[in-house]
Amino acid sequence: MRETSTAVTNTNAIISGGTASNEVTAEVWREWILDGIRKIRSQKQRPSTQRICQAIGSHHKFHEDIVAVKLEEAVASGALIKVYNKGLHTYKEPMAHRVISVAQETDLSKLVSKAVRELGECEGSSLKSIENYMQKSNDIELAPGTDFKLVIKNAVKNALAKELLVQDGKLYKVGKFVMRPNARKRNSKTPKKDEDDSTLNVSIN
DNA sequence: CAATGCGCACCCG
DNA sequence: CGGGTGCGCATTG
Repeated sequence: MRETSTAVTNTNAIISGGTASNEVTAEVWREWILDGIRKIRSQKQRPSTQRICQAIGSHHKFHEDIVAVKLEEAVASGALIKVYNKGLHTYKEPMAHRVISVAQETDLSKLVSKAVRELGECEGSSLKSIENYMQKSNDIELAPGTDFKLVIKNAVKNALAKELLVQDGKLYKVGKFVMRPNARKRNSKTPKKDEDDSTLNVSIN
C-alpha cells in the first residue's frame, strides 16, 4: 500500500525496531530455521545462510541479510550452532549428545580444541566463547559444586600443553596438528611436504 | 533460470 | 571399518 518502494537500499533498520520481521517471534524463527536445515540436509546440501534463506522463503520472503541476522541470534541463544567445516560455515541443529558428566577434574582438552576448531574464528576464540560453545554443543551434566569455567580453563591449559591449541593473547586457536580441513579442494595434490614436522613424525608417504 | 535430487568422495572417529 | 557430510552435477519445475 504505502510503499511504492523500489529501493531495497535500506540499511538494516530492523535489528530491534518494529518491522515486518519482528512480528515473528524468535521461537517461530527457530522453527523455520530448523525445518529449513532439516530439509536442506535431506537434500544433501550445506545449510548455509543462503540455502536456509531459500528454504524459509517458501514460508515467507525475507531478505538474506535478515535471515542472516536471525541465524546469528539463534546461535547466540543456543538454539542453533554454527560450525566451520571445509572452509565454510554450516548451521546445525544442536546435537542431542549423550550426556557428558563433568566434574572438577574432568579433562576436556580434546573437546575444547574441537570447539575452537568448529568455532572457526580467525582471530581465535576467547575463553567465554569456548565455554558457551561447549555448553551448546554438548549436553553437559555438571557434578554438584563444579565450577565449569574453571574446568574449561584447565581444559584449555591442557590443550595448550598438548599443542592442541595455541595461545594468542587472550584468544586461542587450534594447533597445527589439529589442522583445519582443507578449504574446499578435493583435488588433493599436496605433494608439498610439511616444512615443520620436526617434532612429530607424520607418517605420510 | 532456480530449486531439488543424489552418487560418492571425503573426513573423522 | 562405519557413519555423517556436502560437492558437483544431473534432473526437474
